[in-house]
Amino acid sequence: MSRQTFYITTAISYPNGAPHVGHAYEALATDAIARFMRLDGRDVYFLTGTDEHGIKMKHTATREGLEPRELADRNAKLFLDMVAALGCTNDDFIRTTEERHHLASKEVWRRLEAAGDIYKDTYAGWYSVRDEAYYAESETEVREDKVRYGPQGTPVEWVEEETYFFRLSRYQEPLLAHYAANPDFIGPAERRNEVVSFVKSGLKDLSMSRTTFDWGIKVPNDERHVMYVWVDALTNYITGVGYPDPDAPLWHYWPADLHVIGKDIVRFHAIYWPAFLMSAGVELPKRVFAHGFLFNRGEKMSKSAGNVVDPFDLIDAYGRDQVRYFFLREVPFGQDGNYSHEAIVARINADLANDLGNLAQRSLTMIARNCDGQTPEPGPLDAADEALLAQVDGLLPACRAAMERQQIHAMLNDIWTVVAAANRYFAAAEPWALRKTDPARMATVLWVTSEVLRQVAILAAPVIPEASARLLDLLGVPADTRDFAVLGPEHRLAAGQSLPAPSPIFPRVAVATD
RNA sequence: CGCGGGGUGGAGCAGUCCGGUAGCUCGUCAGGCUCAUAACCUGAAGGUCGUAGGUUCAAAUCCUACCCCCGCAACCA
Repeated sequence: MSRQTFYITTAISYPNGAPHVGHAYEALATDAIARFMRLDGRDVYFLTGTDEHGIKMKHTATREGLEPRELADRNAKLFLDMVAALGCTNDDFIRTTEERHHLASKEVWRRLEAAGDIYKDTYAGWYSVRDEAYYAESETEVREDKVRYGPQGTPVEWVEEETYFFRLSRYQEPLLAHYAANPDFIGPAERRNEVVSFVKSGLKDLSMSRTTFDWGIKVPNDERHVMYVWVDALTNYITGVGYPDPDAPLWHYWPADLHVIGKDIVRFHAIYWPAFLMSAGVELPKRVFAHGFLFNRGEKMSKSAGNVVDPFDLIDAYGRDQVRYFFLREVPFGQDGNYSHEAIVARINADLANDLGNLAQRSLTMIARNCDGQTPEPGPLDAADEALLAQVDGLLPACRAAMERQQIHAMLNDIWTVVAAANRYFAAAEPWALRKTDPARMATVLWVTSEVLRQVAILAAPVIPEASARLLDLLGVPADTRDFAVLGPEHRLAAGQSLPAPSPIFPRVAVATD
């Protein structure tokens, strides 16, 4: 029996600097989705990595007195470390400088060429080194200093360069047809609209090679040229599963189910990438989803403003699960969001420590003291019990619906709604009073609460994996019954399990003066 | 006239498409409870929804004008 596969990727990061919280955000969101699908029974393959070619790497390396390869090695390590520090469960970490990737990229190029979509021509125009872009003369202006500037205010120079072009124009209609036939190809919807209107406005052929530097993948049969970085970068998604070998053990994962990317690179993933694949005769990924950007107290993070947040610092300060939870709960996935010390402390204390952590602690403490340290034996269930259990049983379909659309925040919102209901239930049932008046009823209340905690812990595991595991340990749930298959009324918490002494799963963060 | 997003109780947001008791989280205040991580439960205060006009029986929501903030340029997801 083969399970349904789920291939998910992050965009690969450009390692000409250290990773910042934006990279971390994408990685941990993608990881949460990967974990969710894995717990839901899918055969998941999760790829992330680094995009190491291009002129900016060359420039940065030169500035630091390094070879590009040395810079790439040094910084790729930082990204690899970050992914590990976040607790990501990626199956592989691809680097575009690897041999396997050069082979795959060259094969893609040959396929595009064989399809008649590559031609050589001379590109002449005003080029901005800083923008890495050509501009029409009408877009440029000569200022008082006699220097010609492009539309972004950067100096441009006249360049005539022999380059290979890709017949992107040929794919305008096929792309529009694909968007129409696959309305879920691009998410969220705002992004799809942008892409569709951009494509409708007309696609020009794409310059696909450079001769002005050599830090890249050589064009087959013309080694004076290196491939345009995006050709190379996008190909990583198929390199990662064994392209071009049709017998590669991982190739059955293609087409990818989901490319998670930043909103700034939607165009490359939703236009160029499917066009390349159409030309190369490779199936298209099923969905591209663009997340938003994070702001530091409403301001864009930038090195020059000095407000860049280091993901390692964040994890050290608040904890891995806490950081994961904060970003995934606080920021609607797909929209821009805000980070601040106050906001993360508020989330950790209110949601994790008070609502969930304390609910676990108060119920488990009662069990430890009044039920011989064993999972309580429930008696007959009353209406309040049934209502709460029905609510938690309803979470799985709700969470699936949310995650189908990458609405991670909505899933967490749903889960915590049940946590809040459980706290109300617990307060209303007053098990501490029942201890003396009706111990059997107390046991039932504690059992119902534990059962809710069990399901909540399993459902929240994609976002807070470590705390979830600790909570399930405290509940005496065996390690092999912690996936979504054991949610719902058919798999209730077993009574009579010996439990370890309870200990808090989420400490409160002292509201320290930063 | 460059493009786009936004201005709603102290803070952060939803509601605006398909006009009709202004909702949520945090914070504040009061009460409850005492199982628990100064936690949990209940209740209250607090907003003429950027400004000025207009349409309408009725506008946060539709129309017009204007003001302000933030992205779209650089390091950068």
